[in-house]
Amino acid sequence: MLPGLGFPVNLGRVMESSDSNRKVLSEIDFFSNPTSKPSAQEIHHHHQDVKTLSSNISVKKEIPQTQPVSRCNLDMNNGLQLHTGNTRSDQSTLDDHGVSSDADDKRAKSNELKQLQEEVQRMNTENQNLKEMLSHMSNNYTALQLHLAGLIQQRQQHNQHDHHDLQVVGKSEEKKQVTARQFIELGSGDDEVSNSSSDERTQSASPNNDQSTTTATTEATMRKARVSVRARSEAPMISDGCQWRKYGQKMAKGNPCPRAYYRCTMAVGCPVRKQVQRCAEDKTILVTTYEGNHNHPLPPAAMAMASTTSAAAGMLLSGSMSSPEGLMKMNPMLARAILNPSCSSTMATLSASAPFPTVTLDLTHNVNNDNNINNAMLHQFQVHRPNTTPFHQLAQPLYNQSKFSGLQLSQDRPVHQQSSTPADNVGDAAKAITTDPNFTAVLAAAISSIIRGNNNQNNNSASSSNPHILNSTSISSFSGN
DNA sequence: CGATTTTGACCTGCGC
DNA sequence: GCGCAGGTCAAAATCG
Repeated sequence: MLPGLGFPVNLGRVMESSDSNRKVLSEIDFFSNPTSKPSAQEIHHHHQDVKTLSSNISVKKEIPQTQPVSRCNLDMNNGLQLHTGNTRSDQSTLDDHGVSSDADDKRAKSNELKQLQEEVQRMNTENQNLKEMLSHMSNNYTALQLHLAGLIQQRQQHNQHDHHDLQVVGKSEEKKQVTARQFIELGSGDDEVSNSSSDERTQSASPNNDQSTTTATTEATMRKARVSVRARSEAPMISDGCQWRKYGQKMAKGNPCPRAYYRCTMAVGCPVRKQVQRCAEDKTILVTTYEGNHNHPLPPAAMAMASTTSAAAGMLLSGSMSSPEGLMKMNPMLARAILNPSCSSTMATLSASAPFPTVTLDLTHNVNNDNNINNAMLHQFQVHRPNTTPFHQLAQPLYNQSKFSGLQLSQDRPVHQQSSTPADNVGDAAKAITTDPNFTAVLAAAISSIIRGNNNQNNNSASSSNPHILNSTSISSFSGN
């Protein structure tokens, strides 16, 4: 069950005995207070409890040996006291008894102290084991998350392939109509929808009935579809779990802030690129636009963002967006963001007037609705404690795991090097994920971690970072206006 | 010394 | 055809 732990602890049995755990915990607290001295009876109970617990972890042999000796000594003392009390004066009896019982008492207490130290040591060991088990479970959970995201991506690619097959049959005109319908049905399209320049450019450049050319065209079109994420960050770039290399920087028209161009360097030939630019209206808002699909396994931290952006791009270009059901199946998080009336105007926006079809996820709003996704994200932003490790850093060991084993969930690995903070962070993310079976919370956790990480970096030098939300524009101005 | 960033040149598409 | 803007390339500079 736990080959990665590397020690023969039967934690399952320990966990079955919840009463024992409770007692042990309370006793740990009890002994942590040096000012309150335990009575012999309490110590005895403690020993019994520890014996019960330690019998599960194969270190029980010392306790049964030492404990009876201690009790035997006490019985002998009592016998002596009775016997000498009949033959000596009260005073001498008191003196003798005082000296002998003192020594015995000291011995007994010394033994007990020794035992207690051993117990504490054992408990520390077990505590460590439990921590490692928790880390292991977090690890497994993240691996499962990775697997799930991979399946979603596969499904999305399958849908794209189906759509591509339709094109091969010779329905390029139909595709044009579908693409236009996507925007219209989502209520974000305007009159320019049917003139979406990127689609038309792509369409005009691709001859029909040529599968290879059409495939390339589809991929090119996929790469044209973009997902823009607006987030409040003072860092020059949000770290999203991927490795990026800057390959250019340009001054864009209408924005005094330069636009930086990055490409993914996690795999040779990965087509994913992103642009990072500060919002002209509010320079505290960082706009990151993703383009393309990764051609390699992703670390969990990058999975959340990548699956969402990839799904968004896929939805933009496949027929799945023509129905809310299809949208919901493809990516519930985006579906809700786009279809939910309480969110659509503030969180996720489709831009048809831009040269490229773009979904904008706006994470800079504050909405007083506990049920909407945006608020869930804001909760992630605001509630989590500061000074935590950036998500991309804590995910690094997991990335290494996925790097070596791909989606092999059985590839266990010791996690001794993990500090408590990353483990807690993973736990926070896991907790966020488990509150919602879809990727809403995944994205929220990932992005909040990203922002926290960057804000923390900034806070090291300037603590003025304020994660609270201001108003912002809802349409991406990033990809082509 | 290899990886990354910087930055000017170059390419491409589009509007006039 | 020309100019503009977005995007990319690649040599030089910088960094760890």
